[in-house]
Amino acid sequence: MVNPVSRRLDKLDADRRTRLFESAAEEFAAHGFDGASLNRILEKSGMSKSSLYYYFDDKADLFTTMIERSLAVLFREIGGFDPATLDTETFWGAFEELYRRAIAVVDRNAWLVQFGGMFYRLRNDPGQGSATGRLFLAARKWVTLIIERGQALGVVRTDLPQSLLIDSAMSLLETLDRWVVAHWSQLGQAEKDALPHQHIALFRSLISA
Amino acid sequence: MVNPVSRRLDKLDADRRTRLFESAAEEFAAHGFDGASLNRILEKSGMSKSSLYYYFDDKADLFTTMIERSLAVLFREIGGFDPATLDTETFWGAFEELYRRAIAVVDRNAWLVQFGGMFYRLRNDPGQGSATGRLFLAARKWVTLIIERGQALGVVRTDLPQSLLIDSAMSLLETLDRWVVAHWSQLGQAEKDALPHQHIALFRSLISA
Amino acid sequence: MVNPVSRRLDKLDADRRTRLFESAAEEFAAHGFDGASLNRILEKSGMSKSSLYYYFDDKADLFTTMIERSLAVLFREIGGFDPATLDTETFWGAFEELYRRAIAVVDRNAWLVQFGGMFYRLRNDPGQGSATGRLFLAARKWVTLIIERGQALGVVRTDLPQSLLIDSAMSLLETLDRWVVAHWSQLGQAEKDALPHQHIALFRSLISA
Amino acid sequence: MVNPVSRRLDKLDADRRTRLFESAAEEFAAHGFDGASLNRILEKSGMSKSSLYYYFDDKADLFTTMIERSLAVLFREIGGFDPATLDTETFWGAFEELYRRAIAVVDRNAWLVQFGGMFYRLRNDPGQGSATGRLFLAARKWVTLIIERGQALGVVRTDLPQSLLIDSAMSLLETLDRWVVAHWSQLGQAEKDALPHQHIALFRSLISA
DNA sequence: GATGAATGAGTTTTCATTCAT
DNA sequence: CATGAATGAAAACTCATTCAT
Repeated sequence: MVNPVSRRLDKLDADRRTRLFESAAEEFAAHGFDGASLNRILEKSGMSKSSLYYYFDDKADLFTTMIERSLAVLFREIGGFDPATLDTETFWGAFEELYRRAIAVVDRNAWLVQFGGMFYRLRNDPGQGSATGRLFLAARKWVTLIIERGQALGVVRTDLPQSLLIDSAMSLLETLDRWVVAHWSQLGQAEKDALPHQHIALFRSLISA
Repeated sequence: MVNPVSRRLDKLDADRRTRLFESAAEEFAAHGFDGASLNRILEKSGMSKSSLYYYFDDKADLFTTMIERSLAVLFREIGGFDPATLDTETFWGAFEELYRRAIAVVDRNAWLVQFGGMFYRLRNDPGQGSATGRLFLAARKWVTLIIERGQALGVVRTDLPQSLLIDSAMSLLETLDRWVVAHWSQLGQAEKDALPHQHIALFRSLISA
Repeated sequence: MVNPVSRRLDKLDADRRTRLFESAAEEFAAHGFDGASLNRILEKSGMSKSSLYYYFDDKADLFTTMIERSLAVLFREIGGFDPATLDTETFWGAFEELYRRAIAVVDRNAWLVQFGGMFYRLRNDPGQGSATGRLFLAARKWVTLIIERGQALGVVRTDLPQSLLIDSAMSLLETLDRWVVAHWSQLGQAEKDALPHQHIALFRSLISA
Repeated sequence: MVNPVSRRLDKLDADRRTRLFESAAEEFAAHGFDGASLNRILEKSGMSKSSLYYYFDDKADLFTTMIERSLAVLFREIGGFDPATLDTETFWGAFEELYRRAIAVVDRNAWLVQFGGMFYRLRNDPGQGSATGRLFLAARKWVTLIIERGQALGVVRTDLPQSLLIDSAMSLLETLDRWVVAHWSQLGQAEKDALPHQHIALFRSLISA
């Protein structure tokens, strides 16, 4: 699909598209990219195999399209976030606010919940082709910018190899994401409200100077 | 295999067993449990498919057996470690020492390096049957004991839901493991010597009170 | 399409028709009838699948239509050629002249170059339905007429089973066609001018009495 | 399959192997390499898909293996033939003798009859991978040697581009092969006996000086 | 003890064709 | 006239597992 702006996919009946995305997100989150079965996705969604290939080039195209759409929704709804604008005073608070908005968005968009599970799988699945690989690197780049900004401001630790610090930070973010998904339904309102502060506190413990 | 104590596997020629384990560790670490191909493992190791099924019940049995043996080797070589014996003074130092010994062991047992990659995959691979599931729970139990002991001693934080703390801790341990595997060959001796202190410092930042 | 005289195809915009024919000729010549992919043809030509099925009954109809039009163009441009008018003196010279004109025509009609590749595939591709089969038989009939005329004049050999002689003749014509297509761009003008004489000399060696 | 000498295939029950080879030869001869369907071959032969992949790497391996075995049988049974030993007196006679022996061999090995159809398809099927491509080039090389030897002896024409002469010769050989396959069952003994002389005469007409 | 051999069910992807609008 | 959309059937290939010897 050369032109990512106007796609056949956009004309697909919204209900069918939702059913497909939900089935696919579930499958990808559960088994990763390589392990996911198109057959299972199609069975769950009720779509025919050839229809899927009418809307997507291949399995990888389905996967990356979903990731990209997820990210687009998140960024659009959460709003921009430029690490360069952070200063010493606002550094940690900004993340707490960001986290708060992210939770609000996901709360309104049911299927985005699977997003984390899909996304972090990118690291583990080899042979995923360059498309998904580049996607993961983009996210890593983003975390890197934040950490470097924090280090420049003197609020993020500098006593460790940078790659280790970044890997650890991403890994913690993934864990927080998974934890929220796994426990969301059992959380009371008070607990939900406490999440941003608690989780960013943990993040801060890990990487602050 | 009902009785895990006396197994056919123990009578298998040591060389062939090693070749099999090395091939399998490589494959499992690279593709995860579900993604790993028995055919590829057998091709690499030169063992026949029917022989494998003589020694193991199935793919899952091969996998869990390897994990168990890895853990057994690690525990035997590293020596016992009973969380109950820790006190406030020795708490963090004990981990640093443990880490130091673990590195020494792995340094002497080449194929154990793949172990981490295999082990942490357990969390992600569903449909692995209860065998691998139980294994991962056992490791989680172990981390839980340590954290609870630390909390009882007042050196580990108590401001977060325990499951979140445990998940985060395990996730960080995984990251440390992966990082070492990925960077080991490029590290100088001085850097290697600094690892235990650096990594346990990071761990401490995350969970200390 | 029952009536081959007035066809929807004739009302198709000339540019679109040319683009379709060029794409199809390329595909058919490259992969044969069975191996050719309608999807690829449509992708190259930019035509929609349903449009194609508006103008043609099916894949075979597209193929035979193109062959028929190619032949029509060739015959019209080259001019009539009635074997019955040949006599002993003019027999071989007539072919040389025919060959000369054929080359001139093809030189002016780029996409006809693919024609040979498409046409001779007819022999090899079974399951093409009777349409393509009849087409090939028509061409064979034409060669038969020529050979029988030559035999009647005493200039063509009669020492072999006729079917063998005809098959061999057609096979050589195919080879000459392929050779020209394959080497055309590397030939100098002098070599091009020598082609008719050389090739007809070879043809003559094969079948002359 | 690394070692072409001792193969699993050699241990396959002779009946099943024959059934497979016959089905495959029929399919390949009828549809060419690309057009042939493994499913159809398996259906005809009664073999399971996974069994086929136990004995062969892939479709191409099945095809090239059959070609190679055919050639091996032919060469073994027909006996060596070294172009360098030919001289002016024996040149054409040698081919006649060769042809005679080839017919005798094929007459005793039923399924080899399909061989020609399979082999000459090599030229037409693109994307056949290097394996089949190399095979065809080897055959072409062999014809080239013969023609060059004939030219050196002064018995083969030199008035045409060599590539054209070789292509024409191979093409005629293919036609002779096809013709024999197509007409064999309708030929009386006298006609069969006349074949070598007739066919080599035709070959001689084409390329002799 | 050991293994060669066989298989059904699974994988992703492409095909020519049809139909409603 | 024109086409977007949908599909069942088929393609090549891999899987973990079993069984007879």
